[in-house]
Amino acid sequence: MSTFTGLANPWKGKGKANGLESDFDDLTPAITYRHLHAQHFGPKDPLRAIALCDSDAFYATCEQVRLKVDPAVPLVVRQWDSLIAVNYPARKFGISRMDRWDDALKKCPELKIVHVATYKEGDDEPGYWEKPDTRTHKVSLDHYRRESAKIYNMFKEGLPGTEIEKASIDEAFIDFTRPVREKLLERFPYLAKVPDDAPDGLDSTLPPPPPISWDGLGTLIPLHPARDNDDAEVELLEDDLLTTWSDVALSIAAEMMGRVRADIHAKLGYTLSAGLARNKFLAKLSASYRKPNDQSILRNLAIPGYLRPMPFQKIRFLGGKLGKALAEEYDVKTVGDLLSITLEEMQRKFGEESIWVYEILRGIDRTDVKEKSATTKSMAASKNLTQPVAKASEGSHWIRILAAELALRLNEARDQTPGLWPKSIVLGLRQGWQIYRSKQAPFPFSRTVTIDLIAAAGDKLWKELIGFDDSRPLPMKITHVGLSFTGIASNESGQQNIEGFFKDSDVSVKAEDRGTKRKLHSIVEEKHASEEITECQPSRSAIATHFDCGRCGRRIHISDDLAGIGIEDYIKQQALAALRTEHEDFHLALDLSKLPEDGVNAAKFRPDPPQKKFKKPKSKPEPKPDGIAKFLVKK
DNA sequence: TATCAGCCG
DNA sequence: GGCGGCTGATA
Repeated sequence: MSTFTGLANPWKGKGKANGLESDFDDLTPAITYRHLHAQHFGPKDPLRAIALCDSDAFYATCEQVRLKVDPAVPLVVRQWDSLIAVNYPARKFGISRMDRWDDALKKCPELKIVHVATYKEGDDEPGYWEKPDTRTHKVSLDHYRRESAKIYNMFKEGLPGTEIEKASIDEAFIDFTRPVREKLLERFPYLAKVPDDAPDGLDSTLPPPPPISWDGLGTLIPLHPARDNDDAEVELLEDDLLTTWSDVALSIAAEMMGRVRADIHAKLGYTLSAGLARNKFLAKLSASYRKPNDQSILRNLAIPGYLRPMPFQKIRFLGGKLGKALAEEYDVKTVGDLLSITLEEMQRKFGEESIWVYEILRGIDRTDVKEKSATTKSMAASKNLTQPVAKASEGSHWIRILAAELALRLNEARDQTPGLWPKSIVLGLRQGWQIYRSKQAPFPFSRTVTIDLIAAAGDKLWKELIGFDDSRPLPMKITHVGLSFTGIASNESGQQNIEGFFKDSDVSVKAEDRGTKRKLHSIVEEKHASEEITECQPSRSAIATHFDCGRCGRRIHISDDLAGIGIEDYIKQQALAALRTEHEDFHLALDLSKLPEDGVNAAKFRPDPPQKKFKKPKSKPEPKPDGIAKFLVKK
């Protein structure tokens, strides 16, 4: 709605420039003792210091490091016929990511070309092949994810007290506010206490800051970009006069940032570029000021000069449709061009949320750096098919390939965060341009995630969408197959029946307990199951030596030699927990063993009829014993 | 739950 | 500009 209610509008009158910085009126806030001593740092904290740190030509550097190639050698990463990464030496030859690999080679005959890792059906892990075939192989970015994790871990270890948000495979935001504050008080102890003669107590402004030596801390984004080098000295002088405690905060953050970057370079071989500023968006924008292997610092007073001439479509989230719409609506391209648009007008045209854009254009970004917990994440593997699937029975082939990747990645994620579990698995199929079919199903808990387990679940979905009947025509031409996990979370919350399982029995299991765990395996009796859909519930007793399975109704006991007195409680607990998981795995395998063999007896396997809202329980045939074995034993 | 739309590098 | 990947909105 566009009617103005008459309430005081905080934005009124800020639209039009009437003086140099009137669009940027928060660059030199008064900084008080209260700010310095605050325990919680809000988004408007004048001492906030944020960095965006990204890895230079990441995939290319990964290969350069892996192959121990001289970093000065021009190197590109190839994917099929195109390039997905170009290192800086190669860029000097005018090679860009858009080039085909053979064109790149023409530009630089010495170019080192590395094809991204791929794998085909049957491979347990991706490898680097001379000539991968797009018809049989799928690319894997796994190596890059692992290297990314190494860098992330070095951030975490090297920057205690910071908040770190991994923004993508090669980027992380780092909030230095807390450690910077500690360092400030350590370095300037006189700030610790409000002076007795301070006029407003805690709300008194801090004494003027000392001059800052920026030597070795990175590249300062200039206060006046248009000036030429002759004015450098003038600017330096000016800098000192205009220095604020915000700048001091940035300088300390830059110190820390520079140290980890050097450390990562020394230990892992990656060069990183960083931007430091008062918020995420400005940090991101500053990081690209000078690359590679440098860090740029954007002081508050440099914000207008840096932002005004910036094409706004370079700004995160304005690179797409919204940016284009803005550009077309007002026929402009820089941030400065947009500053004359009032908030009301923007909101009228682009909705309430465009206050976000309005603020971004003025260098304001209230978003927080938040460590992305493993939760609410998804994991996808997909493949475009140059030759569409011709027969229904070919589905398993691709599903297996994608399952291998998901298995690898989920297990790896579990090394870092034990207990991770995806709520559901999704199979997505695409035909040509747009038409999409997808099907998802809950992905039941299992201690061990194998390729077979995922492939079986994927096959089941495929069966429901397509069937495995080669004698019937395919319902559509399938040119894209994707398999993904969604709702990946650590199981510590929510799932009562397996809560604490990893803590009790898996992660913290000590070496000497593993023998005990082994033994448990043989104790599980696998007889038959009914069709109850309830889950296995623990029975409630002090130190239980058994549990009752809600699914099959059976009572499962730990072995007598473990159940007796004289065996420590925690051993019993572990034994029982392990037993329960074994049993759940057993049900799981049972469920999945009702799947078809690839292509065999295909005619029997039609797509399932459309799902009814309420499934009527019906008894299924007894699964064959070796159907279980297939999923438990095979690797 | 299925689909779509958008963004990123 | 294709490919692979991720997230959030919507009904």
